[in-house]
Amino acid sequence: MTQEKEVYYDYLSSKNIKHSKQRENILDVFLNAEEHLTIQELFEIVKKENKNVGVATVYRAMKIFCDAGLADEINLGDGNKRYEHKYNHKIHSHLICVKCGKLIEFCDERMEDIQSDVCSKFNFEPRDRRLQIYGVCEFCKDK
Amino acid sequence: MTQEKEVYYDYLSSKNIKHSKQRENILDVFLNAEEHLTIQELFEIVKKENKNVGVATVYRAMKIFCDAGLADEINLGDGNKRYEHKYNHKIHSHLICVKCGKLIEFCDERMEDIQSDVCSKFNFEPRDRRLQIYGVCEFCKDK
DNA sequence: CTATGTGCAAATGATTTGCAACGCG
DNA sequence: CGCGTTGCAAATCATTTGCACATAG
Repeated sequence: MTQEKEVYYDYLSSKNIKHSKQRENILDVFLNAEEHLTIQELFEIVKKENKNVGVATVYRAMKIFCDAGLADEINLGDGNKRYEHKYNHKIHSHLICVKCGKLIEFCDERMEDIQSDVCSKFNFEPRDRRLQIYGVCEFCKDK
Repeated sequence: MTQEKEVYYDYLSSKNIKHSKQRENILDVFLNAEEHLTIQELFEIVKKENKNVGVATVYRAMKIFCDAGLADEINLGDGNKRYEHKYNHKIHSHLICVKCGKLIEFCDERMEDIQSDVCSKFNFEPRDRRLQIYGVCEFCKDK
């Protein structure tokens, strides 16, 4: 069993939440997705395997996965919430192309220094962080 | 006349957009606001001075101000879009308290280095940047 | 058996749009 | 006068919620 599933089952028992086929389907689709999908996109994929699933269930499930620490909401500025994997992933940052919407992830260890400096300055206890750089990617630049 | 207004009038003429009393009211409220207001908040304030204004006009106006480079949308994660001043402001970052919603702005020059390094690595042309650090502020920590 | 989960449809809330009237230039 | 702008209400879109039924433990 994957570590993510372990985290999920632990979370379920710690919160007295029952298992369900639908939520399990949704989790599998989410965990196997390479990209950052919207609720609608997750819903379309899940529906292919299990025709009787409502969007509401996808909303409810993603909320649980976020609480469990497996997923994280991100907002790329196109007006749609998307979800990314959180468990066991380093905090990373995003380059977002404003022309084609392409997303590049990166990680720079200097961010940690900046965060700890500014947080101690303001006596702030950090929990999470997001960095997005908007611009034009190499392919769109040439056009 | 403030620099912001100059930018605004220049933008209007460059795009063949007419002046209007309502939009001018909205711009004044936006420019005088210390905090990052939502559309609804801007709307409430404008309505006090000019009873006959519709929300739609506020939406349309803020879109123009963003295009003109005077305003910027920000999303603090509470589900509400807010607007901040953009013209002549250094790119800054936000500490956001997840308990009380308080917003602290800061600016760290090391961000520029990180941005230029990662952008040259991916051949990416940066235009704008956002950094949000979520956590608990000094006042909420003690509770 | 009992509490929780589900699908559906209706409710909500934010934002957009169509339209006839209005007003800037 | 002519075209962009406005307020209003209706339309749209994402998300949430109430409820009767299904199901896990």
